[in-house]
Amino acid sequence: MATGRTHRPATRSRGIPEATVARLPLYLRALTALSERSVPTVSSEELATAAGVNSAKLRKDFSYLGSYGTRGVGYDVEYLVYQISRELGLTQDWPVVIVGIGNLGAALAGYGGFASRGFRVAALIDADPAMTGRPVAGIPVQHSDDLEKIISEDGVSIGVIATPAGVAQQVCDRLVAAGVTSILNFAPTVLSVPDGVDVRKVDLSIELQILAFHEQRKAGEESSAEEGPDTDAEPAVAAPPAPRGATGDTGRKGPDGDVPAVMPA
Amino acid sequence: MATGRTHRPATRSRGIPEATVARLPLYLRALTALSERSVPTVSSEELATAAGVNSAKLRKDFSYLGSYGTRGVGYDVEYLVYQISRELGLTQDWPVVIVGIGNLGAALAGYGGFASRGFRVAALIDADPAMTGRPVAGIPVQHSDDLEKIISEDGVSIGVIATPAGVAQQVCDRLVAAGVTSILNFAPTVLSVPDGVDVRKVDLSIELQILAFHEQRKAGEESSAEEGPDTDAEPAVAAPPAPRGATGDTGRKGPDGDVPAVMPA
DNA sequence: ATGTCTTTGTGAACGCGTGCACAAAGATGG
DNA sequence: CCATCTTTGTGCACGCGTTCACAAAGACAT
Ligand SMILES: NC(=O)c1ccc[n+]([C@@H]2O[C@H](COP(=O)([O-])OP(=O)(O)OC[C@H]3O[C@@H](n4cnc5c(N)ncnc54)[C@H](O)[C@@H]3O)[C@@H](O)[C@H]2O)c1
Ligand SMILES: NC(=O)c1ccc[n+]([C@@H]2O[C@H](COP(=O)([O-])OP(=O)(O)OC[C@H]3O[C@@H](n4cnc5c(N)ncnc54)[C@H](O)[C@@H]3O)[C@@H](O)[C@H]2O)c1
Repeated sequence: MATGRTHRPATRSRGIPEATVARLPLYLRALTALSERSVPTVSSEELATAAGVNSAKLRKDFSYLGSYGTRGVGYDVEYLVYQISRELGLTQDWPVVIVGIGNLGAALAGYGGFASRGFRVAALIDADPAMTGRPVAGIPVQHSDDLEKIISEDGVSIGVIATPAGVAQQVCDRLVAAGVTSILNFAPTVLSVPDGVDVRKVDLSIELQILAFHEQRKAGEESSAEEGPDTDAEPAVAAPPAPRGATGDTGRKGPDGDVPAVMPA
Repeated sequence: MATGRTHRPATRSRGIPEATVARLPLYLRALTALSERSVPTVSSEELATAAGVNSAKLRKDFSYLGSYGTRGVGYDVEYLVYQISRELGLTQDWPVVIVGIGNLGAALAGYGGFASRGFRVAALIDADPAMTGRPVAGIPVQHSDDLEKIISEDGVSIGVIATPAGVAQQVCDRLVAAGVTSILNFAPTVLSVPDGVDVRKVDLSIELQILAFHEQRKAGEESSAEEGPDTDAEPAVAAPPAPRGATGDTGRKGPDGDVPAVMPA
């Protein structure tokens, strides 16, 4: 789950559980595909399979939205697409700004998935003067000095942060101060925001580490009776890593502004 | 959570809850930062704040790993970095292949966060012959014909998919057949894989839609007593969308190859 | 050695999310 | 109009995850 809001009791949204909200886009995607193939109706079982979830879960999810199905038949695809879109707020236009037009920011700017669902890239913002004015994906990059002006003039409420981690918090603060109330953060940092502002993060590094954990378990399990050095069980007084501090490079940073690695032992 | 595994009972990993595993990288990042500032020890309260979680939760998470703290003092930073790294399997080298070197794939290839924690980009793979041999981020792109060879020769067990959605499943199938058992999917599709293979997805579009949902609620709440057209409550026989099918563009696809997947019916 | 003070580790309670299983709804055919 | 058959909507139980609250552990000073 590259997800991650800043804690909070969750489940608050007019009775619709957070877990359900997170699945609605999945259903919508599957439904859109059916719609394009002009499939008129779909059963919970079929749709659940397409979305990769349990059919009972899907029905319960839909029950939070209302009774949009017909027993013995299924759900009307078009109608459901409309209802979910409306519930997710996709029937309106959402201007979005992307801050930090580097490798990732540029890729995001050119991402078609943005425009496909009511999201419109209103502006690209970068602090590098050399970038200013240069078009990326057909949109001219604007300088971060104008951030506040851009946000307020275009009525932007959603911001995407793709800057180095070191400056993400200050960029976030400026976005929030300017009126942004939803932030999608790609920088590997924990952002702190005032109440009323939502933050979601996408963190490649975390996802890989989670995969590595499971990968390690798989590998350790098949070669269980083998010669497990210290794979599991008691760390066997595991040699504590050489006490740091000797690493003289004071201001060292990961190649990208990421939190510097560390390779114990 | 741009997260998302293919359901499954979760919590299986030698007693360590899945939710805890997902937070370990967060702790590790905070600890690494402390380590570089040569901070010797840290309390659960401090570390929890840095990681953006509840301190009781953090302590319970660590308790699954063992008793690595000292009451009255806190946790030894270096030791904890080592323990978590070991638990996550970051003390070993993980060769990773990236398939689909387009805008996103290229950005990922150049991402420093990869190398920073034991992940090594073993190969970049693309189906476009024009890309073959061209270096991206210093690594020459290889043709997808050689996918199987690359996987087996380098002993790759983690694959990243950054291809258009339409081919993601077949790319996935080839990766799995070649021996990959962990996949990080950036394409907006549900991948189906055999048991024993882990899939995590990062889906920008879903994250934005979740933000939009909450954003809509915020907006609808402040202007509650206003002129709510049909914001909430009974959809008031909500006008069903103009019955589709009239949209002549048969083979229409999301501007990016988004969605078209699905195949029930 | 003893007392104090800090902080861990965890028992217990609670709430959310999941999935089973089934009654009710309604379509469809005769 | 009735019987049958499909599929929804949901009551219910269970398990995971979160959080509170506190006893025990141990550092540190005297
Ligand atoms: N590249 C990836 O695949 C990838 C993947 C996951 C996460 N990330 C994260 O995304 C972020 C960006 O990655 P990248 O590879 O594009 O880095 P990058 O260095 O290529 O781009 C960063 C951009 O941010 C701009 N910038 C710096 N300070 C700024 C400020 N104060 N205001 C506005 N713009 C500012 C820079 O001018 C630069 O153009 C990093 O935090 C990285 O860790 C990247
Ligand atoms: N660009 C983004 O910011 C972004 C964000 C989120 C998700 N995505 C998703 O990531 C994927 C890639 O996005 P992109 O913008 O880089 O697209 P892109 O078109 O720039 O790149 C796709 C690349 O995949 C290659 N490819 C096609 N078929 C292949 C195959 N069978 N085997 C190997 N390579 C193949 C193509 O040659 C191309 O280089 C898409 O599914 C997109 O929806 C992109």
